[in-house]
Amino acid sequence: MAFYTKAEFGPDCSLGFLARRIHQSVQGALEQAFAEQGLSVTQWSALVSIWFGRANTCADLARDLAHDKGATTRLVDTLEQQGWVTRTRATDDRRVVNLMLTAEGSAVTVRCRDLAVEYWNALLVDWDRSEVEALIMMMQKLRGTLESTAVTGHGEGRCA
Amino acid sequence: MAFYTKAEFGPDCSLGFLARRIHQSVQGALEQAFAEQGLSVTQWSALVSIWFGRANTCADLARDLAHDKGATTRLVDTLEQQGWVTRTRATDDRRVVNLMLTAEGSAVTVRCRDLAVEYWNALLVDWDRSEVEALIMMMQKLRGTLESTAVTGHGEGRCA
DNA sequence: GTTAATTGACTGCTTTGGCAATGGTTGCCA
DNA sequence: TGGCAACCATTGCCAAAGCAGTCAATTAAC
Repeated sequence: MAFYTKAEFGPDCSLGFLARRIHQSVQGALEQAFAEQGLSVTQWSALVSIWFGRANTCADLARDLAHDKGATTRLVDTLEQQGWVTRTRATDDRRVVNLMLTAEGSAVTVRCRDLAVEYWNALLVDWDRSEVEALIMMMQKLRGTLESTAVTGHGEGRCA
Repeated sequence: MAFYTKAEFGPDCSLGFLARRIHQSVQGALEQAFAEQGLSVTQWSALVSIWFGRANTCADLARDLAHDKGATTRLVDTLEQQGWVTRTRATDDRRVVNLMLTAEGSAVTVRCRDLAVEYWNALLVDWDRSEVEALIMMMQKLRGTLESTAVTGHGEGRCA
């Protein structure tokens, strides 16, 4: 099926533009909401990833956030300086450095999560539950399509 | 209506995370697709904005792309160096600089648009038309909600 | 008609992320 | 045992974007 036609394609109907604008708006709003907690959205995302057990190492984190490995190292640097994360060299495999949330790190993660939940609930107050659920499901499907199709990238991609 | 609960909120069901990942994937894929045309996705977005008449000036462009004004100046610098855009000081209001696409700029814009359309059609080949339409409409609605709620930002925001 | 506020373009400064290269470590296989 | 590839963490380098501030031109206020 050919969905878009060359003549009709434009910013307002492009999934790429829409995703970008949504991302920008949300990022900006959460950045403000988190400001007095003293962390950025990116930092919070990393904390969340550790908090959920999605990432135990720096490399995990980079994959889970689709973030550059080098940038992730520096990101963890600041998280460590803030006292939110500890680095521990693994004994079984001395290449890896295990990341752990401190009590303070865990606390700030949860505080920001609550702020995020409040933000979203306030934003979606006029939406129907079924509508939001449908939107989430379709965006998940789109994400799946995108990430399984991806030729290259930070992840492992496909092997022929 | 409270949509998210604190206990259930997580990356995979967060509209913010989803939008970010979708944006990243699309951006990366188009970046590759445009590579041999010699421009980046951001540059192409600017050309598209001018091409559609959404932006005639540098300030328009920054607003339309929700892009920093300073960054936009530099962005237009490169577009001008590439010979895709011309700057003309307006006579009626000598503050503004009018932007125009050159023939070459117009051509590269259209070529990349065609690449983008092909990319999306290939990606969505297994989707139902109605599904994609529904996704676009809901993302448009979310964008509307976000941008009308935005307290601050690049746009005009709301006045009390 | 002069002054104040706004707008547009532009410029340094800083932060951030992507990219490439390095060093250390592990598992595999000859 | 000795290469060898893969992997992890880290670093330097560079491009891009956000932020604040400057200057000029226009508009509004008095």
